[in-house]
Amino acid sequence: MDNDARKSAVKLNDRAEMLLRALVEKYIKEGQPVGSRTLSKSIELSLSPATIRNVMADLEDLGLIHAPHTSAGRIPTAQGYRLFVDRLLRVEPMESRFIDEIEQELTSEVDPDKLTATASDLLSRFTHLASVVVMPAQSEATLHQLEYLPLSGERVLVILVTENGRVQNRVIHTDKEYGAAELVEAANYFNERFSHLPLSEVKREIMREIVSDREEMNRL
DNA sequence: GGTGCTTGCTAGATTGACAG
DNA sequence: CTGTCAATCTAGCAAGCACC
Repeated sequence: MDNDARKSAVKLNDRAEMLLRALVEKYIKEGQPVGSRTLSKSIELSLSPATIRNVMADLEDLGLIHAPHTSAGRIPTAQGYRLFVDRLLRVEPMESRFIDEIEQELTSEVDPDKLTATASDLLSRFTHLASVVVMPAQSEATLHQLEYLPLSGERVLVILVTENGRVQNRVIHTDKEYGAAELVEAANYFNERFSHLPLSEVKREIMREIVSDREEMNRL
């Protein structure tokens, strides 16, 4: 069982679950630590603040909430949010017309940048909230091709293309001026060695080669 | 005189501890 | 489980001070 699953399997009685749900919902709504007195006024069960504090202490022991400072209320931890989403959140099924619309708009877009913008727009439209959509981290992407283009002076434009279609440009400063032929040769070597490898692995391989070359030079 | 910063005071909210 | 109490913290406000 992984860590999240273990945390999500925490045993809570009905009252503790109800208090945790009320606290998370209150915190999401107001963005401020929630105290026992506030909770006692807002939830349907007539519990005194002292009783709520005892339950909150238990929830804190379980790592589901914590107090940012001594006299503040409590706020949910990442584990508290996880449990809230897995077990306490009531989600209405999405209407089929919305599902159709999402499928239609997302499957018709192939440009990664436009796809991101479309996904963000759809999410914002359906939830009536601000939304942020991000692409997977580049270290998880796979290298398709690398190109070097000589610029004026000792500068080179590096164009990196990943297999998911993302293109990144960087200008690097070199210690001397390189000709176009040298750069093509370098790019060919790089693509031959590292094409179709994850960027994180490319980085690891390069670092390993640098260390290996340094040791070889020292030995010589 | 106007503005911005610091300091001190007060009210309100929260906590843990304890007695019933 | 509840009510109470002392301690603690934050926010808001006013006063004092320095600077322009």
